This record gives sequence, structure tokens and C-alpha cells, in this order.
Amino acid sequence: MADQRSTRSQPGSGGLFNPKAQQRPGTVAFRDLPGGCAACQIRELAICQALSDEEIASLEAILTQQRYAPSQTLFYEGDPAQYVFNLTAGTLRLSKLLSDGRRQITGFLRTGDFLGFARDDAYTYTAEAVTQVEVCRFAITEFEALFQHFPQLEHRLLARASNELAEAQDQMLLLGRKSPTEKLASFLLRQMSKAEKMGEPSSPVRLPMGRSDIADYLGLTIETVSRSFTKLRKDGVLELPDPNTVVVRDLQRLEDMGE
Amino acid sequence: MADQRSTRSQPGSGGLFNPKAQQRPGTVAFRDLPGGCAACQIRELAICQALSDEEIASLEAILTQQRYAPSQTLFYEGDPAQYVFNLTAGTLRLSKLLSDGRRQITGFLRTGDFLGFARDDAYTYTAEAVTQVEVCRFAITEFEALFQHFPQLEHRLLARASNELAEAQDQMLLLGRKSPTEKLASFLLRQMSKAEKMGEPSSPVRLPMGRSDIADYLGLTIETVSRSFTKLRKDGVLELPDPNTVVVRDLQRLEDMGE
DNA sequence: CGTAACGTTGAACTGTCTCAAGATCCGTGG
DNA sequence: CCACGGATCTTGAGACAGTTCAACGTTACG
Repeated sequence: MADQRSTRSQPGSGGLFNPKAQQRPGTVAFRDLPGGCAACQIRELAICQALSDEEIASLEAILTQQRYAPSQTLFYEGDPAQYVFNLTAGTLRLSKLLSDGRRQITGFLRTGDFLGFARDDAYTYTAEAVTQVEVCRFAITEFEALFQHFPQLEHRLLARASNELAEAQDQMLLLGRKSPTEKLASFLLRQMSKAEKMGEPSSPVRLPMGRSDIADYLGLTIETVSRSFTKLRKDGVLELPDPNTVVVRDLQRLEDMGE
Repeated sequence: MADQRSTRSQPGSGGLFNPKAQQRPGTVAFRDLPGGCAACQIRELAICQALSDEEIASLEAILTQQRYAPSQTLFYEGDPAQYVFNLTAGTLRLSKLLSDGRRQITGFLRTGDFLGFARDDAYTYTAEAVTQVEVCRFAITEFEALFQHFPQLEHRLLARASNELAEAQDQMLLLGRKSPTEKLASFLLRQMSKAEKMGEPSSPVRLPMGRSDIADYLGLTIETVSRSFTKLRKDGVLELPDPNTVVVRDLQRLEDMGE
């Protein structure tokens, strides 16, 4: 019934049982962007997209840049929500836990994604770095104050939220009704399309997360994920030079399985 | 893409194979609200909440009221998105289909809920009436035009979207990691809290949807849903005077099972 | 070179689904 | 008023997909 051994403690993790967790060890606030937002590479991807100079300046005035090492936590489910974030580099996972340790990952975030909105002033999920991560961090109160003057910002957030909602519904269909192989195929297709959207090649897909993260994202065990990879490989749909690199050999068949 | 037929034809259904389906048989545009929005009972629940008189007037100018009979369809997944809706009475189900007919219900909507935002101008899910339903319908173009003048409206929608997103994540946790009994318990608890929020009694909960809808919402079969109900009943947690009425006998235990 | 984390594979188990039959409720018509 | 048919729900028995438990392989790193 329960997937008890939900692993979680990882090396270098600034987790609950690390006495220094409060200090977010390894987290660094830094300023290494000469020219500021104006020179930001990912402006086009993020909420900053198509904002006026005045708006950008207002955002820039209240942001702090931060770095997180792999498996470090940005915040825990239930923490009082103080900040919102814009991911400028790396991959993040959002997850929720049941009291016995079963975990569900609700999404992987990439460069350009936005996170942090909460309900009743508490985060409803945990956010952890999968890879090395860089974010722009804003105090929620300051961020929301900008809405008054820049409705465009809120408009952009609503568009993003609608999109996330549609993705969440796709994921519900996946979790509730797809077989393990279908789940994995859908997952890989989505990773590919996201990579493509960022100008990366879509065929040798690089998966930054491990099998355990994939399992908890797809509602499976790591063994079933591994077996599904093996099945797709034996069927000639994929090649796996290493566990984190997927070469698609037969896109048509992958698509047939995914939808 | 959508497999329209998917078992689900129900008596009185205005489905695809009904020759009059294009006309939405039984759908009635009506005006039976003397006094208009000003007199609307559910203003406090809906997006209209706390809008100025001017804003309400603008909304009222572009709205059409409509009625749908049980199992009638408001729109199908993939339809070009022309309208957004505010549900003023009854219960609605949102669902997505796989090509072979497997269905996932992504949510049940109640009085006061808002629906219709789409991606790329097409609806991403199907919306059907569970009970008799009444809605206020707005043309999307006209509705969005209001954002320019009334940012408050967009603010309200963002708040709703954030909330829906949090609920969607709860549902992912449910679908991916909970056992059938836990799923049913969580479902009942949520129905109870929603009923309570609308001033209805929380203990004899009325479930407007059938077992098949519950199954497709929880990612189970109807048989497993039925067996889970039976289990909760035999354990003394519930009573079931009839299949659509749930009396909670042991709330503590229900809560323990749900989370 | 040894150890630990991660991934893969195998064998057995078990929970959920599938298939099938019976029970219940409701509207309709004899 | 009661019999009938259809839809929905419940219950049972058996099959099977995915999990659990366990061992082994691989890679990275001190």
C-alpha cells in the first residue's frame, strides 16, 4: 500500500535533521550580473518578459539573487511564505509528503519558471534543488505591492497560472489513468518539448533527476520506472547511454505510447 | 482527439450522437433574476465578490444566463474557447479523455466556481452538468476586455487560480500515492468542507455524482469505490442511507484515513 | 581500492482490476 | 396496483499488473 522507503536523505542535504538547516548552509546571496536585469539572458523566458524599463527597474530594486546546491531546500511545505522566486538556472522539484513518508512530486521547474505563491500565507509544497540552482528572490509583500502600479505583471502571472493549471490536469490524467510505460513515455515527451522550448536539442534528452524523483513524479516505484526504461530500450524506442541520458530512436512509437 | 462516446451516454444526454447536439438541446438562455446581479444570492461566492457597482454593471452588460440539464455538455475538450462561465447553481464535472475512452475527472465545480480559461484558444477539458446547472456565460473577448479597466477582476482570478493550483497538487498526491480507502476518505472530507463553506450541513453529505464519476475522479474502478464505501461502512466510519447520502459516524477516524 | 549511492534485474506476493452475477431503485405501462 | 425494464450499485471469484523484498551491477569518490 504505502511506498515506505522514500529514501529522501541525500548527501549534502540541508534537510530537517541538519542542525544548520535554519541557516540554509551553502546558500549564497550574490550579485554577479553586471548590467543587472537589462543584461539578463533569460529575460524572455521569465515573468520579466516584455515588461517596461520602469517595471524591470522596480523588480530589480527588490530582488536578491541566490544559489542553492543540489538537494538543498528553498522552503518546506507548511513554512510561512515570505518569498516568491524566479528560477534563473538549474532544475527544481516541488513535492508534497504524507505523514508516513510517501512522497508525490508535483512538478519539475526549469529556467524561467516562477514559484512561491501560497495559500493562507504558508507554502503548500516543498521546493528543493535538483541541480545547482540560481534564483531571483522577492519578498512577497514587496512583490505584491508592484501589482498596484504594474497590472501587466499580474496579467503575466495569471497566464502562467492558467498554463500550470492545464499542465496539472494533464498530470492528473497521467497519474489516474495511464500505465507505467505510458507514464514514462509522456514524461519523456514533456521533457523533450520543454528542452526544445529552451533551444536545447530534443533528442539526446538530459534528465537531471534520479529514478527516485521520476518514480515519485509518476506515482510509481523506482523498480517499475527502471523496468519501464528497460522495456522501452528493448523495444528499440530508446537508447540509454547512461541513466540520465535518453536518445530517442523511434519518436513515432514514443508518441503513440504517451497519448 | 477526444473519444466522445466513452461509455458515458446517460439518459437525457445531449451528446454528440444526438442529432440536435449542436443546438445544445435543453439549454435555455433565460433572465429570471429580477434586480439583476444586485439581487444575486451568490455574489459573495463568485468572482463578482467585492466588485464595485460599476464593475458589476459592466459584467452584467455582457452576461447571458443559461441552464443545463444533468449530463449535458457545456463544451468539449478541444472545442474553440469562446466563453467563460460562472456557475450559479448545481454541480459540474471537468474531465479529460484518452483515445481509448479512459477518463479522468479533474474536478467537480460548485456554485460560485469559475471556469473556461483555455490554452491556445481551445478548452483543455470537457465540462458537463452533473445536476441541473445554471451559469452566467461571458464571451471571452468581452470578458478580457474588462481587465483593462478593472484590474481587481484579474486579481480575483489570480487568487482563484492559485487556489485551484493548490487543490490540483493535493489531487496529484491523492492520485499518485494514496490507497483506495485513503482516496475515498480524502474525497469525502473535501466534499464536507466545501459543503460547509457554503453553509450546508457537513455531516449528512449529499453526493450529487454517481460511483462512476467518483471512480474517474479518484483514479479507481467503480467496483473498488463501492468496496471502499462498504469497508468504511462496515468499520463504523460511515452510514449510507442511500448511495448518494453519507452520514459520518466517526469523523476522527475518517480524518486519520484521509491524511 | 573500498565504500556508498544509485540503478537494474529476478522472484514472489498482493491489491486492484476484470469479469460475472445478483440486488436495489425508479419510472413506465399494463 | 403491480409487473417490467433499465440503470446503478454491490458483491464474489479469479487474473494479473505493479509492488515488495532481495541480490547484483555500476559508477563516483575519498
